[in-house]
Amino acid sequence: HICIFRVKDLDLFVKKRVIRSFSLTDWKQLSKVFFCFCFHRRSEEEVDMDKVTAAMVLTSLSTSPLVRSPPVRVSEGLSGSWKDNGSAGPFTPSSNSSSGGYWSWSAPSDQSNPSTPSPPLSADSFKPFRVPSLGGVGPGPAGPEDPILDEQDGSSLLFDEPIPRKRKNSMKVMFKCLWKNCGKVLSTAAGIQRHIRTIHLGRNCDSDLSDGEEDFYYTEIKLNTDSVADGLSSLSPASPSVLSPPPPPPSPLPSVSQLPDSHKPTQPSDTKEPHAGGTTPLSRSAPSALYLIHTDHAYQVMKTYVNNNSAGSASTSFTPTNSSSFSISWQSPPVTFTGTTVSPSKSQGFGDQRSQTIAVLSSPPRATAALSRKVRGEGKKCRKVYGMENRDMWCTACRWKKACQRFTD
DNA sequence: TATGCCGGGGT
DNA sequence: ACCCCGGCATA
Repeated sequence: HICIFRVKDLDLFVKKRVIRSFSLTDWKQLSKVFFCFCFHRRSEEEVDMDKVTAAMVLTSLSTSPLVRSPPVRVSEGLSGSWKDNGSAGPFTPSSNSSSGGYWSWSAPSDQSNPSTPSPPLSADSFKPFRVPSLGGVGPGPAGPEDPILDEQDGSSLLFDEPIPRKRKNSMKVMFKCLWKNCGKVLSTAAGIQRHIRTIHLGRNCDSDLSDGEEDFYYTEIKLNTDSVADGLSSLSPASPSVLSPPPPPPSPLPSVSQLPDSHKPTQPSDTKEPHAGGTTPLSRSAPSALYLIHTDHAYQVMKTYVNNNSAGSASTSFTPTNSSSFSISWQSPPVTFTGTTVSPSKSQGFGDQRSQTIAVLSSPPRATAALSRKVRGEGKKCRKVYGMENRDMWCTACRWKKACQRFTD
């Protein structure tokens, strides 16, 4: 669980033993009023956070808006020298911030003016702010200051129990064009929209009006500004396995009339595209495997897969509901979406619907050859060998009209 | 038309 | 899991 709450509430939680232990990572973008803790219950014999120690941590944190990595290990730092030797420990008080160690911070000049307001929150009403089951990137109301979780190693976490994702030191939200062989990364949504609108959609460049179609062609990415080069290199179009799945065979754009109006694109995109090959930009930018996407792009993925599967007699169904789940599936070839989102009623107070996180699980793009029905085996099968009159001699698969198991090709 | 077998339904 | 079959693709 990853939760955000006020420091003073954490004290309450510790006292009430809501929290057995906790760890914290470098949530330096959080204000001093709120801290994000990754905590988890552990077995009895494992390290148990001492209440006093926790209070000391809280005391330190309450004056520290900035926590630098690597974070302190509780077992070493708190129960160790700091606790026993007084101030000579990993926690460097703000009045002695130059003494080094794991922690350092600069006391804010205006502590009476926290940047983050304090909503009512108490131990009794304590609820996790967010529980990203897949390490989900679920932007909350905090906007850019929202903690961003990524795939970094868990070595800097306080406990050895891995926590899937943690926040990086300095993450920056960028916007990446999903147009194949483009991969342009811009820092603003407006910028990437303009890029897509003018470069790829061929629309009037002097108009900033958008019908929203650009949303389908870019995605948010998180870059560590400490290693932007790494992030960019890994996101370059030269990594087709990650961002440029193999294009599907040419296929007409399927009808999306089954889709509800609210999920329709403004208009079919490939009818005005200059690109050869007959593939649509969406299909060429088809993501694969597991995605965490925002509702902004949910339809992009769906539309993509509808496109990809248009070669078959696709009977597409998309069943959005007002509840907390949706599913999309079609018959040929077999691909199934499942996804969940948080309904507005269940995420009250946590931002608008556009910023909610959706997990989409899909099958990976199939090879072109696999798109067509498997070619019938050439060799003789049970039916041919034994004849209809000796059907009992057939292998079971043949009897069941399945692929012959006895005479495989 | 015969054959192979996928997808799906029934028990 | 086992069994059956409609229906499609192909030889």
